[in-house]
Amino acid sequence: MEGFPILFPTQHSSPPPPPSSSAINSLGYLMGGSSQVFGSSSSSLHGGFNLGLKDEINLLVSSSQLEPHRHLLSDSENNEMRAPRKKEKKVRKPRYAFQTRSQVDILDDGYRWRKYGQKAVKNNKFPRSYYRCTHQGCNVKKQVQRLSKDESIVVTTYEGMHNHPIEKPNDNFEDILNQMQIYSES
DNA sequence: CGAATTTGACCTGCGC
DNA sequence: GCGCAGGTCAAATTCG
Repeated sequence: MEGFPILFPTQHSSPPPPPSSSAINSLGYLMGGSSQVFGSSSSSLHGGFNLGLKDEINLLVSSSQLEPHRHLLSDSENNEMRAPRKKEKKVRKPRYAFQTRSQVDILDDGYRWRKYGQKAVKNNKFPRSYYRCTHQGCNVKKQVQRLSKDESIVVTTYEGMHNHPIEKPNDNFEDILNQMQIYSES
């Protein structure tokens, strides 16, 4: 695998996984309040995106999913070992990647994120940052990575869905657009 | 002083 | 089996 394994949602063989309609509701907020811009992606993804911004943003659905690992089951067992004690079934959550052109890495999507890691990525001179939603019980994660090929492009990958409202008031959308220029692919 | 970030260690999956 | 790459943890540090 090289670079970022994001694929376009053109899955012809396997049925598209039901994208939780709120997985990226944060972006829905970004899209100017049209809630179902990506939400209904289950269907709209296939035949082309129905973006509220006239397909100025590339929504990339990654079919390469990730493994659940051991999910921090350090509650009861005193074992500080991080060994996977249980054979949790492999529930792979789909990830949703967004490519945007932005000067800043951190796009304010209205949620509160806590950074929990940063790693250098192969074939990329920029590190990848890992964030987790700080809301209790909300297990949404996201990765932010800048392309070394075009350092003006930031790829944000969301994983999971928020189960709580946005913590910040719905500011003006244009303010955000000032920060990020939508990357329009040719 | 509490919350968020930094950063190196650690873990796991995968390819060779 | 080994090494690499990606992902996460957690102690230390910084920030508001």
